Amino acid sequence: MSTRRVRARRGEGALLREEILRAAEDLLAEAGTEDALTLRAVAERAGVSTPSVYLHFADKDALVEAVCMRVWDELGRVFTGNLGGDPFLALGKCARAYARFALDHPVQYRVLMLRPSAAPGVPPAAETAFRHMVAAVAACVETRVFEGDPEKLALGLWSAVHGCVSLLIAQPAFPWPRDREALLDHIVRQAGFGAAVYSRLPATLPPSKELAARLDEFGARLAAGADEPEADEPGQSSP
Amino acid sequence: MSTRRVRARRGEGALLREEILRAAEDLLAEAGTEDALTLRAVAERAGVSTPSVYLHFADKDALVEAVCMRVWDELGRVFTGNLGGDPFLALGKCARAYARFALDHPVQYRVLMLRPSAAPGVPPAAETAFRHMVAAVAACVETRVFEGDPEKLALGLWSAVHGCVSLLIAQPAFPWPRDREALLDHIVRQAGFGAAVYSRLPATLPPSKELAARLDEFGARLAAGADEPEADEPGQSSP
DNA sequence: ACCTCAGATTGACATCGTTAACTTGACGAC
DNA sequence: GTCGTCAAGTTAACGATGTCAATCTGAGGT
Repeated sequence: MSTRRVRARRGEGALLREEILRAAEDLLAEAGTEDALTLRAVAERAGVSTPSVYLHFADKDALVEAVCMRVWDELGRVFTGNLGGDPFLALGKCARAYARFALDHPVQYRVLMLRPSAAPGVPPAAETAFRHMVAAVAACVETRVFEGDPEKLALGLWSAVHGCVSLLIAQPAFPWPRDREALLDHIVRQAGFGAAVYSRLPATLPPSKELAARLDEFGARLAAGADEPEADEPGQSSP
Repeated sequence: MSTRRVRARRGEGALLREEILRAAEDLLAEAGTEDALTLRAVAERAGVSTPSVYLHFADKDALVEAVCMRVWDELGRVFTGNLGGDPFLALGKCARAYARFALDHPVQYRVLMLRPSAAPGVPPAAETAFRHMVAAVAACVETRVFEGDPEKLALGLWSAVHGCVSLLIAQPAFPWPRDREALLDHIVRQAGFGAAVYSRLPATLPPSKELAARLDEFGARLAAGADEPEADEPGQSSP
């Protein structure tokens, strides 16, 4: 056991909760593996005996869940920090920032998303983060670059980005393309364009070859009139 | 301990390996939680003492990895069973079948995809399954409904579908739309259309409002000439 | 000075993965 | 037939983990 913690004053027992959470977060970040998140290790790092954790968390799952709340908070800030400007471009920035956060904090992201969440309801922080996603999409609906239910569209975009980063994190042995940044760029653009054209296509499409011809024609027409960019992020002018 | 297993004949010790794998798979499927996949439980179910597992698997991870191989095999068959016909439609069928498999076998899918894969290389069964995905996409490139690198496009589609099902599985408490089938339909179409238009769009796009107008025009033109479907699955005539 | 009870600890239990040492019994050699 | 060998399998144990019951401790009100 490291340095013994001084006992909290009466009525301030909740201070320990904060220290335990900190210890858990640090442990997770430093070890790089969720296996290192042990009640004993957390307690020792907090300078406290193991069962003391139970004074502030019902069980280990509750502690992990509390850590997740923090991650949700950070994830929410990822969105708020990338809004503003053209909605379509802003959405792209948000998506890329989300992916970067996940890849920069793989352990936290895994614990947050790739774990059987025992909690019954949706944590408020998660709700907030998702609301931000939906809002970013709704702004695109407002400018009519997207059409349809913002929630559904957001789920589609979230699925794409989350799917990519979660595969990158959980299956690192997979023969991924060298350039992760380029891959994510691809994913974000593919998903964004999908959301843009989704609702504009009829339910019944022509067979592949005819569809291909029409898409070609569409691309040519779209490219023909696109030469006045307002991109504030050169080289990445779309989601 | 249940019924003791009769000892294998000399040179046929590998039979136990098969039985242990079966036991592990059954345990996983019946319990519905990976926590139930205990060496002791597996051994008991195989009618054998716990350390006997180590005669055929280096450690627990090796056993889990072996179970995963089986799941990859099944996942590979999901693709081969849904090919043929129009490539774009076939791809949609594959994606839907993939999602159905994942949602029908959530525990297996979680163990397969949402777990830190300890294995250094890519298992052949996984390689095969991914090759099937790429092949289905490559067929769409051949009919020119898609353009570009089939691997990258496949990764985009895979990300979208995997992302959705993995979120559904790992975050069941989230307020998902009632109709899962409809949600998946949305995801698959959004991702498929994204792949279709992805490479046809220029790197620099006009601002949202102008882009919206052009997309509208595109949709109108596409819909105007679409009335001769060759859908073999009424109501779901596109990826 | 004393009592009280929030704050924290001690010691233990069951279960898990894993290892070392031991036993069993089928099969080839003589 | 019997006998030795070695694959096949078991017993017993260790350390680590999550968890709980019982206990201690000491700050703060009376």
